[in-house]
Amino acid sequence: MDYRILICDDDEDILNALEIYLRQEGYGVIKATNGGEAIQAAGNAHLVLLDVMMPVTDGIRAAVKIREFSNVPIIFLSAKSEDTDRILGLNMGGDDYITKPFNPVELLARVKAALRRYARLGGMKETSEKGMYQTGGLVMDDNKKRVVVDGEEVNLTALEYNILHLLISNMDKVFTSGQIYESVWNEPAFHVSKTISVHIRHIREKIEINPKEPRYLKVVYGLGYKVVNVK
Amino acid sequence: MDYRILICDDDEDILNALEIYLRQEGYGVIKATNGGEAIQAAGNAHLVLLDVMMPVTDGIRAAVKIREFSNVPIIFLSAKSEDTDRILGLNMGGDDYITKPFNPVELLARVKAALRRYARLGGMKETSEKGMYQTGGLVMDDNKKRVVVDGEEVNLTALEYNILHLLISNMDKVFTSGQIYESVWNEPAFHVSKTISVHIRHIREKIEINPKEPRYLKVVYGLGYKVVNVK
DNA sequence: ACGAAAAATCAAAGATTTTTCAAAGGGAGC
DNA sequence: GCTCCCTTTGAAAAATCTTTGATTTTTCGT
Repeated sequence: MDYRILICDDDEDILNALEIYLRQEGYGVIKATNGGEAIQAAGNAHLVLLDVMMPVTDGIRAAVKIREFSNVPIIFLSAKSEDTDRILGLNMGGDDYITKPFNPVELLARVKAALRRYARLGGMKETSEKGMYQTGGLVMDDNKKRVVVDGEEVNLTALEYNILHLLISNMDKVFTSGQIYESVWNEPAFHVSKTISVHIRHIREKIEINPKEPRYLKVVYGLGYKVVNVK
Repeated sequence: MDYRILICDDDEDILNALEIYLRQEGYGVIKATNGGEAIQAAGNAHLVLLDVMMPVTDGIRAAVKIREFSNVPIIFLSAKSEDTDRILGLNMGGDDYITKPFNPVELLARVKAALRRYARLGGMKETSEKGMYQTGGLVMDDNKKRVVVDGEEVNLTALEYNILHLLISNMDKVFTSGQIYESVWNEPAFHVSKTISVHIRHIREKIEINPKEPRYLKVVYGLGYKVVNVK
């Protein structure tokens, strides 16, 4: 996943240092030197690192403005370590708070934590690409109708693709053969469990290393099939 | 909104101090003195304050288990201020990290921030979501047809699942063998008490630590079975 | 504390469901 | 009309779950 992080500080040195740290970790970086710029750029970012002390529009004000249109995580940076500032920042809609001079390792850890938290709670949906599904080494790009397993593209037939799409886009949810049939074929299911089971086998042969011990496409005996979320 | 906060520390003094701070702010408090208790109680909490250093199940392990069934915010407490610990904690699914000795004001601010963030991103509704049932460390997600006990997923057969679903969705209500049979099998019950009792045993073997002393699935002698609501 | 009733336990037979294989049926493109 | 590939079908094998009956343990009323 490719995250873009907005960094905002009036001190160029800090800005550059932050950029280096973040790029080393593989993040994209958007720079801003004042609150106004930050507000404008926040919409494109997955996370905002915001200096509290800035001329014109300070960090707190900027955060409040950003919160009016976005739930993006905000981490405050401040030279002051007093608790009063800290609390103010947290109550104004910030997600975390780091005092300068900061330890780069801690900063990256907090960035990572905030992003993970945001993704976990589903906030990322707005910004992350639609039509992408992933579990373990299995990735489906629904825009390109492409399925990749451990970096290798696999060719599924249309039916196989649609079945897998149904299952992976409802990760962990169990579908009976009848439900799969009705959803994919768009017609009432009569006795289709055999048909489905054969398609399942075909899909497994293509996406699983060992179809007998499926990692992703699992059976729930007596209920149906599901694609499990492998972390 | 009335938030319940689970605090877990093996040091009673810290536990009591935390309780006082939190209650003053109007939060409900659930106390636990080890990781195991924390896992069981986490389902009832809106936020978890977890000591990292604890005997048997440490905070990090407990957090991982809790994440198996809940997105509740977790804030770690630790006497160590080293960054390594800090990072480990944050990457293991924690939402924040506070070093002991902590400043009560900062602690409350971080608690408040985590709760606000959680509510803002919509995580709060999850605990009361449709199809979710919970008692103590036992959680059933009816959408995913998944049952988790103390953070460990257990595999129930379809019948076992349906029986447990009937009982847990009618918490504390007693069902006779005949009622269970008719509800789950959808056919009149003749002499089925043996059949049911075997299924009950199978379920207990899977969800109870000690099936002879069931925590959740209890018998009411002469009447039937029930799942009790463990707070 | 005793005996009857209820519940728990155990292993094995019985019943279902899923997997697998091979082959027949169908449709799109040439 | 032919070919190739995909889809469906049927039947047998394997895996898994359910029920049963016999036996032991627990519970409760007397």
